[in-house]
Amino acid sequence: MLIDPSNSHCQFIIGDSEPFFIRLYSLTVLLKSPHQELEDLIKKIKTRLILSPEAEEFLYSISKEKTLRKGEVLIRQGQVVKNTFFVSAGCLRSYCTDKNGKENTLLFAIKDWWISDYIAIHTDELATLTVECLTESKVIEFNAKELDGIHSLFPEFEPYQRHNLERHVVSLHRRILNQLQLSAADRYDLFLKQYPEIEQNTRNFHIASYLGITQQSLSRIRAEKVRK
Amino acid sequence: MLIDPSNSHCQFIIGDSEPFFIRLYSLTVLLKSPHQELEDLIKKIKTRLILSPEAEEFLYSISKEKTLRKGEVLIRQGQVVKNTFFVSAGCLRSYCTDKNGKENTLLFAIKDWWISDYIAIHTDELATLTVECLTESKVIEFNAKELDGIHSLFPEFEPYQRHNLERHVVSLHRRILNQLQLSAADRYDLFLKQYPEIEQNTRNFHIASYLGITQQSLSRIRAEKVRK
DNA sequence: AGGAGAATTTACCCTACGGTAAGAAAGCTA
DNA sequence: TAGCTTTCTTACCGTAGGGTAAATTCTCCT
Repeated sequence: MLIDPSNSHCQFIIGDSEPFFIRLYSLTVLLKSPHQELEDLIKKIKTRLILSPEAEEFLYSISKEKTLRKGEVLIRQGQVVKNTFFVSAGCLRSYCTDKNGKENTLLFAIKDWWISDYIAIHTDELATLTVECLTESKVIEFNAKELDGIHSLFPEFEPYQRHNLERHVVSLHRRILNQLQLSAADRYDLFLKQYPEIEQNTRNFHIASYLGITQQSLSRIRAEKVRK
Repeated sequence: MLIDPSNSHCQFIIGDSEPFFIRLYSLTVLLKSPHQELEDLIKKIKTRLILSPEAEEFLYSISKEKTLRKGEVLIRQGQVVKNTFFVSAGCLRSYCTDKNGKENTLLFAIKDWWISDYIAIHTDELATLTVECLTESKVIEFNAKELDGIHSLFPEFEPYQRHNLERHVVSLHRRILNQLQLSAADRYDLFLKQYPEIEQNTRNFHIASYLGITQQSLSRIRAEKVRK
């Protein structure tokens, strides 16, 4: 099921959140403005380009901050995809369930990463991926088409976005090469080194499905590491 | 060894080419202008954006057409990478040789594709990849930094390039998912379906190293297909 | 056309990883 | 804290794909 808008950050601010939330977020969060997460994102963008007040206003107008609880699904395989998400806190993953029911993780996303189903968005097809929330998280939701419009409205975003895409391409090239040339154990070691924060927030079977092995194999690899 | 500039298309036009070439290209090619390949590329670009005469002139000024023979190496793992290549004809591949000497193919490139070592270019490191020519080919060579400058000089290229990058990201996402969820035999079938032209121009061990299996395994898969 | 070198196939056995299943541990929820 | 659920581990054996090597076929070069 797609996320219920009543779970948005705004409602939390006016006191309509549920008890589990109180345990998780400190008072400093409670005092934040309703657009705290977007303000942080804008601050980050500003380190890379000069942002006109109009562009900033545009970002406010098309975004919506959401607080998600563990297990919530933002995009579901087979359904229509409209949104793309910037992660302000927490951890999410996108995965594809194959005909045998096996889940294959394409991507994890933590603070400052974007996540969506780019295959679906770019090709205008139904979702091939499911995007789910692995820990309590905060995201900023954008309608992908509206967000894309930022490039024609405010061309200063073009080089910024091009750079982001290039970086993403490089990381995908590296991932493919690693998959081709490293053993499962080596891929796991590299994963731990590259993404220690992700390892903290995921279950082992998530990592296994990212590395392309079964949960049991990963368990064996972990046991072997301890032995040494 | 990096390609010798004396192999450029220009020299061929003035009659300084070698006999193998005569066999491969028909008279229509012989009559083409020294910038025929770039003209074709520009024609393609023009279907997607309005190109000012200045931008067109810029492309002419930074490019160089080259005719390559089979086996020529454009980028060599461990060396400095400066160039990026647009393929006008033929077939090339980029691969990475690991510590065991096994070659792992990242990408094939045929007509209208670009090829280079984007990891090296984007991160300013030495080449992790080798780019080699699999059949007699024609490429247009660009200095990657100069080509990148086109975006600030002629911002009309931005949406075009963004679209190309997005499409590439989508194909990489698909590749990763296929690698995770399909058997070697299924990946081979998909490869044949997706890239019949590439199969024509490559050796089986090239394809095996792209699929992530050994040449022998691919041979077994092929034998199995014939049996059915 | 003929011969050298390269690529492919096949056969042999080996190994890394998969599948099932059962037990242990860890997390939630009440 | 108790009890339920989920995750992790371990053991068993099965299997896809790997490694070596030899035989065969293909390619290219002269």
